[in-house]
Amino acid sequence: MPSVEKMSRKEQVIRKAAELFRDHGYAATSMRDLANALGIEAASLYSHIKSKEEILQSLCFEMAELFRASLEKVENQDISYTEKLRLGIRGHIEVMSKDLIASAVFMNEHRHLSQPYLRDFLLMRINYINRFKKIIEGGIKHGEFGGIDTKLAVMTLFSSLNWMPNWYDPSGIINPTDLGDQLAGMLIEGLKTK
Amino acid sequence: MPSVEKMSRKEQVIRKAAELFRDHGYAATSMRDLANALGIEAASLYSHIKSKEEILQSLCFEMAELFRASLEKVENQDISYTEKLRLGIRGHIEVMSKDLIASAVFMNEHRHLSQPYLRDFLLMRINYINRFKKIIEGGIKHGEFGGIDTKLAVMTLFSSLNWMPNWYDPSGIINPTDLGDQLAGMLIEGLKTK
DNA sequence: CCTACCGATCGGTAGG
DNA sequence: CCTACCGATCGGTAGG
Repeated sequence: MPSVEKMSRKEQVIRKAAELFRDHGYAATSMRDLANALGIEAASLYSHIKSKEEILQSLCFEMAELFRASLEKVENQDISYTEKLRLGIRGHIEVMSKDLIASAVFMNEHRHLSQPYLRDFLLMRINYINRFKKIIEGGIKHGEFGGIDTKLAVMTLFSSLNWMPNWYDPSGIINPTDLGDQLAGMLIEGLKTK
Repeated sequence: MPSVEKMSRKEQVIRKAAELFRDHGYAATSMRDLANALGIEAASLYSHIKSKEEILQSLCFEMAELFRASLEKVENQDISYTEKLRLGIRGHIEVMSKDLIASAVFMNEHRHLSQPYLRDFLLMRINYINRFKKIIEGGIKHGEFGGIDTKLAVMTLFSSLNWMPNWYDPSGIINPTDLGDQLAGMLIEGLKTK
């Protein structure tokens, strides 16, 4: 994350928008709110961005790409399913912790994307979830995990992961890597339940 | 949940609003959208309800009361911390499953409450969470759970619980009680991690 | 980045 | 529950 001074004006607009979208929701944030927070007139925003939704699109799809790349690295390794799951969880949390604001918007505001962006977004998300699901199914098959309902397991996993931007305080005592390790430990232990 | 025919017109308005709030968000749902879904004019809504926000207030505070009552029953029992936590989780899920739509609104749209309602709501929520936290801390103290970070544990718990209305299909194979048992099993097992 | 402005839509009221 | 309507605000454009 570059400092505010080094960001292009467009980046500054998008980052400030992300804050407002996270705090008040996309629909409840007006372009006048955004302009006001930046100290300019609403009309001036349009020299930097094409539309309100373009901002949401940038935020959602840039995060999606980071998550995808993180999981891909894990899948290509020759390790146990337990380790794949652990690294997958750690990777997801590391990506989120690098931009908690954009992560919260990615999670909670993507439904305001219009078509065909919404459709593309949901397809990417279901693909990402299914790849985690396959790791869990592999783990069950090989006896690493108990015979738990996979849908429940993967939904519990994603609930825990995705809610994090709403409560995690990076300035607090626990750092992102430790958080990832602890969360992975808890969830993996839970998956061993018979 | 009474059938649509038996609901008062006011109840019908609130329930339809809950659906729209869940699907599109509170801010992105207009009173004209709601009127349209009910087959009446927007102005006619105001013979049944005082304002748009009054609907949100009903939904949020009625659910809050159900959650509070459910937890209170568990706290008064003379059982282990593990069992208290298990019953607390089951209770929470049972309350949600009786009205998944209102639960989703409770979870995702409460931030659109105005003051002083928002403040009251957040105080109730932090109180509810703290009571679960105390059960977990009791369990750690008595050696029932491992020495996990309690904030992480309780946030993971609530993430899993509260995201459920966004994916659980009650017409599917798993019923709410079994879901509660499985989820409680996973999470409790996770808490035993050293 | 600003002034000036657009048509559309918002939550809600008056009066029946 | 409807018609008629209100002032405020919305996302966005023209032209500089």
